[in-house]
Amino acid sequence: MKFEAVTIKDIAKALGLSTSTVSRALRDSYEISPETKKLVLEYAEKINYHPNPIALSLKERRSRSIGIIVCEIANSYFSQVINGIESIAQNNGYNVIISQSHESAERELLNLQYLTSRSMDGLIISVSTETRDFSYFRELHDRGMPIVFFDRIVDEIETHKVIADNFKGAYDATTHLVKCGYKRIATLCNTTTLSIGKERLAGYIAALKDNGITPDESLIQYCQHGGLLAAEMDEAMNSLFRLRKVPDAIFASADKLTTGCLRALKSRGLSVPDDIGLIGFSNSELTELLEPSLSVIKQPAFEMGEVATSLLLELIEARHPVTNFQTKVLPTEMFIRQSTQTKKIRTKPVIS
Amino acid sequence: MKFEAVTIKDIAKALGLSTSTVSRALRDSYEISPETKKLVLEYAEKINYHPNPIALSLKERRSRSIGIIVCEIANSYFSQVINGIESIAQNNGYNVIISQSHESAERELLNLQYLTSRSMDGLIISVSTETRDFSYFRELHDRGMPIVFFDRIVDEIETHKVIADNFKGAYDATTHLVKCGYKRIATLCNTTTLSIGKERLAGYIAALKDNGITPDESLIQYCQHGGLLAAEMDEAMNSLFRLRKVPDAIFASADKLTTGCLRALKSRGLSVPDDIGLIGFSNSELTELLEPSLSVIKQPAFEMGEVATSLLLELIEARHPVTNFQTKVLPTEMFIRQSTQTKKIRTKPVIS
DNA sequence: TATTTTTACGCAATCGTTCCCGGCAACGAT
DNA sequence: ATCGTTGCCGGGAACGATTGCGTAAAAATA
Repeated sequence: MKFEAVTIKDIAKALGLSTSTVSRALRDSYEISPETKKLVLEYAEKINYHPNPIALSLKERRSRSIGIIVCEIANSYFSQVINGIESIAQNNGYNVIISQSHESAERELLNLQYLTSRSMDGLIISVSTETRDFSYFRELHDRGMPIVFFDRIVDEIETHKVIADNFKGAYDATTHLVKCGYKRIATLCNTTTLSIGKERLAGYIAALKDNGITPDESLIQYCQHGGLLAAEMDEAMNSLFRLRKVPDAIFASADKLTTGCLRALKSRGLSVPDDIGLIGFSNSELTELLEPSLSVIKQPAFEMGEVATSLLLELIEARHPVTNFQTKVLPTEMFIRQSTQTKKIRTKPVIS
Repeated sequence: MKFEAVTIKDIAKALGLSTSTVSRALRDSYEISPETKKLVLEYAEKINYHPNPIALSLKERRSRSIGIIVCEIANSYFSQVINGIESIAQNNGYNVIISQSHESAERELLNLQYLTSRSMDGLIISVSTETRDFSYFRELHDRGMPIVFFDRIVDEIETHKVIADNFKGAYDATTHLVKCGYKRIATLCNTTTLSIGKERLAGYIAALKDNGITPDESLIQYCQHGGLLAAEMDEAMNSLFRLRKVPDAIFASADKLTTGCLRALKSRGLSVPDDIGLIGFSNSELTELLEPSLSVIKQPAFEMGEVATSLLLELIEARHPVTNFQTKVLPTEMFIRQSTQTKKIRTKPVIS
């Protein structure tokens, strides 16, 4: 089944002109007489002509499209970022192609190859948890492909980056738990191969230290797939509750980890916030409707998408190679709700 | 900033062959000697050659890509459908381009034009609430573009369609509310210009009638934007609670309406399920963690994406124009949780 | 040895568009 | 009358890949 579109040739033939003349008339070239222009424009309008972007891409080696790679669009944070990206892209006449890695390095590479082969003018990327080898990103970047990383950034590659203030977000959350009287504060975090994993863990540790608490390695649980797999979540929670001294609060450092953690705590029959406090990074709009309503650290997702896109467009439209790259850090916001507001007075750690 | 890729010409020049020979060697043509093939393949591998899909699209007028238009990827239902689409598409060597209408007919049209001009081989579409004019869809379809509608389908256009059993889902939900003892059951629904709006409303009405309850027009509230706008949600809820006889249960017929309704009820200080019962369509994974946990009708979203894609691929790969179109109806599933399980015995309608 | 067949490759058109050249009128200046 | 300008437009190459057709050399046949 084919689908035939109107081309510049059809116009040329119908009007007894050459394709060059039609092309120029459509682009409003000074070389074409007003009458001819009028003729062409009106006829083009009439037969509903639209230039073929594929032919243009081939000719111009650009597509006025930008590619996005995220792990999951089902994640509220990422869908909000994408909306931010779209808003800026559209205002500037760019289209957006979305692809998902599902936290698989292999799929990420395939998406990357697809997007570049489709002549994307630039890429906005948040890397997958699995990715260890950044050579393909580097190669692309070295060969001049404009790339902006956001959220999960790649330190080794020098380009524009956009992140939330992960350290401060984690620091604030942890400090808040301490202030609420929790004593044994555990954390669920991404692998530290991920920038967000590293930074949020650092914030957690710093907050503990600043409050005179010695970080305990056994209270730090890493989730390779960021909570995407139920199994690793169970595994992490089991490890925490097998401890002689179980935690009395948890700081979860990513969207899926936060809600996954609540689910796990509930299924263990634990009462949040009285048996255990919970706070975490989350951009879900439902957290305030949860039982209990969740205290969360929220990232300025939409804004991050906007900023990333503005930076990318700067790169794309730069006349000279850009060497002066920047990393924009946007503030997080803390929402305090029930999940950390225990009335129980905690003097000693709870012993299981 | 440009990004140069390896072309077939580079290989031809380097090996002292013509581009035709290289092309044929790469496609393993019988016309090329084994030695030459080996030479070409090895060199292509070495310099990491990948055929330019844009050039191919231009030549072949197909792109091995399928386009998706949904209203919001942030909606769990749609992101699950997209995952289903991706899984089948990838297995068949197709790529997927996602675009969002944000419930705007204008954006939907722009996306449609973009996707077709990008030589999509086929489209999978769930129309926006705003869309009244289907002429563009029809034109595209008449001109041979393979299209599969899902969820919000267009009755007037004859092509493959995939839907959940909306009537039965709504019927079951409403019947469940009746069985739980609720007497004045209201509904929050999409506009009936939308197929899902129509079918779910019909299911609600049929269930009431079958249980000896006369449907009350004032208990039916329509949301033009499917709950995307907070204002229309407020408006609908105000209308319901301004009634002399306020409802004692609500059936919400879409994802955003369901969670939005819960939010509205809570902000009014009403207790669910005791002051008012709530059940609704939702595919969010968080509904069971909400306060109260929500009774929901769940659609087989992933599967719907799979089925829609299989049907689309059939259309795309058909040798002759297809005229025998089908509408697949997949069953919904009901999950009964706290939001409908009141202990209060209801004999008379609650009077405000 | 002469002729036919096969093998293995190149040429050129094509997809839709842009853009560098070049051409041909008409006109004013010399 | 001739020359240079200007205005307006067409021819054709290019972007990267495929493919029908043509053809030289080698192989097979008469």
